[in-house]
Amino acid sequence: MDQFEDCIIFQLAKAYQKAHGLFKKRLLPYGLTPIQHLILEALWLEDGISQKDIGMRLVLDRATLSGVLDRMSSGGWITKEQDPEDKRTLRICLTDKGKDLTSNLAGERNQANEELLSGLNLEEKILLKRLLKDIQK
Amino acid sequence: MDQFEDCIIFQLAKAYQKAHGLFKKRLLPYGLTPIQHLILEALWLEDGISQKDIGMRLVLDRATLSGVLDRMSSGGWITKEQDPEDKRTLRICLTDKGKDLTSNLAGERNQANEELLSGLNLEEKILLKRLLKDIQK
DNA sequence: CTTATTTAGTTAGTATACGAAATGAATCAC
DNA sequence: GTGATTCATTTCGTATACTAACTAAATAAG
Repeated sequence: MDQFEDCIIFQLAKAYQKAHGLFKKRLLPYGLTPIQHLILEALWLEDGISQKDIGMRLVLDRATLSGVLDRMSSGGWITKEQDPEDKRTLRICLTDKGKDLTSNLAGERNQANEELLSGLNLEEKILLKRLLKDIQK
Repeated sequence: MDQFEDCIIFQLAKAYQKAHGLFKKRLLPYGLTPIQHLILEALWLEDGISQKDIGMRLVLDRATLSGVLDRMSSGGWITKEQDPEDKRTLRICLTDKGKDLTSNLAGERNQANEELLSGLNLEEKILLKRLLKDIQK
């Protein structure tokens, strides 16, 4: 029946498609995309890190990140400040708007994960996480 | 250390990112993208199916598919033919160029999958496939 | 010191992805 | 049979994603 049943690449793509959609829908009321949320979370943990650091932590291409941060800056979530020590580097800082949502948004990602994994038991969740990480090596 | 260690959505995104990259690199010599390859494969199995059918089989948005098929048509892989029975429907047909690569490309997807899963044993591969499909339900 | 290289970030180009609105064709309701 | 609805596809707008080429700043080599 399904020609791509055994294609992990395809199944991975479609599982991601669903996960991304769930997360996206949940963030819609906040005016944030999934990636923008992840960037905010990284900044909540460590404000003022460089664009390159964000890219390394979230495994994002610098060209991709450049555009995303532009939109986040326009949206008033962050500011870009030149590092006085190294003028090539931009330090990304949260605005008040970016800081304020911490409490509201902190659980949204977890809830999206739980929604995605609602059909799996604890053992399966742990297993899936391990297998996904193994693949990335 | 890693803030998103336990976020399956993130791990899924990054596993997909890697899988897509591997597949993409492997297809580069043919001038095809991963999605274009999947569409060709669907047509090898059943030539002349409608755009809507392709969308359902590959779980692709109609707006996305419209653009992809345009590029594949420009690239000479397929033609779009109006269904005489229902003028709303486009039947997507392989060109000779699209048919010719069947033997060459048939194994590329499997090899990309094997490359992606090289660190997993057979049991783990089967498990991962099942978990990814469970998530999509 | 000056040239060469590396590094951080931007820009341009292309390819998914998807929501929403639009178009044209088919079909349903009555 | 005509008006309303549904259906297949396109178009527009926006947001990742990545390659390659570019700029400007820092650093290494001589």
